[in-house]
Amino acid sequence: MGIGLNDDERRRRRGYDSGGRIWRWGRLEGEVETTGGFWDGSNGTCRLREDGRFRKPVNFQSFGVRVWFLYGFGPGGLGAQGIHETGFQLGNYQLTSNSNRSPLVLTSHHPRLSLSLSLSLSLCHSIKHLMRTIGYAALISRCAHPRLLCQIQAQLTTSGLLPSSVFFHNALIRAHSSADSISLYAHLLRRGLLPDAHTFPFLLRACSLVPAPPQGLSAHAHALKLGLASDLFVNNAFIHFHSVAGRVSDARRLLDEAAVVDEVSFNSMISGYARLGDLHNARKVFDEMPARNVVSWSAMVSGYVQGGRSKEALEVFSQMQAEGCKPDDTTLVGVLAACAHLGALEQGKWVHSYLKGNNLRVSVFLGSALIDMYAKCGDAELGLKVFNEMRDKNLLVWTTMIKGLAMHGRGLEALQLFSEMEGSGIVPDDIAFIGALCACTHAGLVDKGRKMFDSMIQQYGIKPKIEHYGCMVDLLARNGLLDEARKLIERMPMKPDALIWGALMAGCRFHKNVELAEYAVKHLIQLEPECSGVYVLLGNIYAASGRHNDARGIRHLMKRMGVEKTPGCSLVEIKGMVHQFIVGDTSHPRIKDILAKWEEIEGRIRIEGYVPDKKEVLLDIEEEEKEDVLSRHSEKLAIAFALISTGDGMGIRVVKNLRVCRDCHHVTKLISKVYCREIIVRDRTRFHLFKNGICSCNDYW
DNA sequence: CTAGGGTTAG
Repeated sequence: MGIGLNDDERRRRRGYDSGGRIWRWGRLEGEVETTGGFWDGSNGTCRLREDGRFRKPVNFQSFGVRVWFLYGFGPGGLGAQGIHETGFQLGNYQLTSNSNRSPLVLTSHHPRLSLSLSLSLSLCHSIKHLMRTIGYAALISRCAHPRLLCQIQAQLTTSGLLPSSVFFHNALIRAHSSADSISLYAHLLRRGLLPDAHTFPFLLRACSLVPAPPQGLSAHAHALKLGLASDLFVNNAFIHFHSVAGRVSDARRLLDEAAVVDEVSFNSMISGYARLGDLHNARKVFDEMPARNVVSWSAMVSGYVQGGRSKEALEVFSQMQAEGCKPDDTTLVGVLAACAHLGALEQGKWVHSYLKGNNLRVSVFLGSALIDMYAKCGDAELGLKVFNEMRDKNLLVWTTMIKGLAMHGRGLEALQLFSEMEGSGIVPDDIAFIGALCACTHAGLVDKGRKMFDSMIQQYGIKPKIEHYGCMVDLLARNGLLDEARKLIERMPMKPDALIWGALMAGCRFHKNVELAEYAVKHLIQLEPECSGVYVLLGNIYAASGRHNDARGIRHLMKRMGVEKTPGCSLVEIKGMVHQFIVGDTSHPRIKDILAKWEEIEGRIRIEGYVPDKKEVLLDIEEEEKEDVLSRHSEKLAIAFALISTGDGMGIRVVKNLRVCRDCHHVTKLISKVYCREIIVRDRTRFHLFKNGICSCNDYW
């Protein structure tokens, strides 16, 4: 069995000198210790795989243990990390030829409950015995059962093992990962024990999670005093601790002063900068690294996604593949999020097939990313398929699916899912309720929405946030209950924000209530004087109700305030390439063909009764010019381009940054009929599925 | 017993 390398080889792989300091190779690369393996339960043999794959769950049926990976464990033995059926994780489970009947095995054939019971009993009865046989602290530190953890802790205390040992403190600090970890650390100091290089990484993770910055900082002082701050792991922990909390300059200083660094040190910095939206520096760190690993690439990909620069995220991803770095599940989560933002269905599908082909398990993270991608790319059905195939669903997966259906106007199904979720024992949180309320809005279910709002407060004790009020205002206003919406705004406990007034105004626009719209807009302009959408909307309302002078007034106000209208921008994916169109943009290489196509389209839809609807063009310009501006709206360009670049009958999907204007909406409906195409347009807030002259939004958006 | 990257809503 190829366990381990000789010392020379190991040293060669471990580190090399880079600019005066040591660069340590990560454990994940090139070391046989982490080579994946599998256990053949039938004859009790264990084989190592040489392809370096690990963390591939393998059924370890005869013992009820799933092995995550096996690795060389010194001469003659093998270590394993696995997970028991109970969800109890095993670490450093020593497997040698005669020890595959360790105490855990005896509990393997029991049903779940008794399993964890007997497990805890055997722990309590023979702690010292277990200590010798199965890396006891590893067991504690991975213990996923809080109750069991408490039992262990009590047992450790009474047996006198805890008070005198840093070792057990460390394991417990890691296992708790909460405020308890910080008290355990205090306990350790009170006892006069000296924390070691393992203590600080565990402790700091807790300090980041709680969060407890002062405790973290004083730990740093202590680590310095003990001379531990130069330890690679300890220093990395502090770099990470600072990065997470947004203190990148402190992190940077630690990185610059460190004697030994590895990828981890840099990776924390990348995500630290990215978290602050400083992608320039994130990239700089990334480029500075002597070597990058999967984590570095993933951090860069998701950094770009979080910064709203999804196109660059996909570029980084292809660069990653070009350099031969294999993406893992976390990378793909980021890539999927990028696809979702861009509406890049083809690339999203590619990721899906990639993870199928590489046997990556659809985790809750991957699952929700996939569902979200499919929903946002306009294919709710494929999202549902992923959803139905997932075995373990958490709140996030459910919420993503519910929200996805709501986005598509499939409110009833979304609500059905919501009650199924409640039935399966998952407790909805505030965000889940936003999804449910959205579903009510899109399905026009006013009563149901009121009931959900109440049950959120009464049954679940969730205090409604401003977003929930936003949903309710939207729901009421959309359905013409404008007065009730206004009253709700007046009695809500917080100051209404722009979204609230915006929802009211959208309702006013649809139900043609100019007075209330003006009332809403006054508040809106106060809140967001620089936001162009507000002026445009009010101008549209004026224009639509024939008050052209007022509309012009708005235009002048915008000029005076120096507000620029956000240009409309549409994306369309053709053969895996995302094409971008900006309103009036003539830079596309095929712009001539596109405009010619538009002429043809216009001719054909005019036969169907199309008359340009210029009401929403509020600029005070000549009538013909208005038509011209209208015909160059970005979604019209994008659809015309899609019509000439795809075969007959193929679906078209467009992603737009603003709301669809009334004229474009009408035009798209007609195109879907005349050209027999299904056209999906995702605008700022929802989906429009145009099919045979009808839109799924029922003309309210 | 050590570490670093991740999903929804707004």
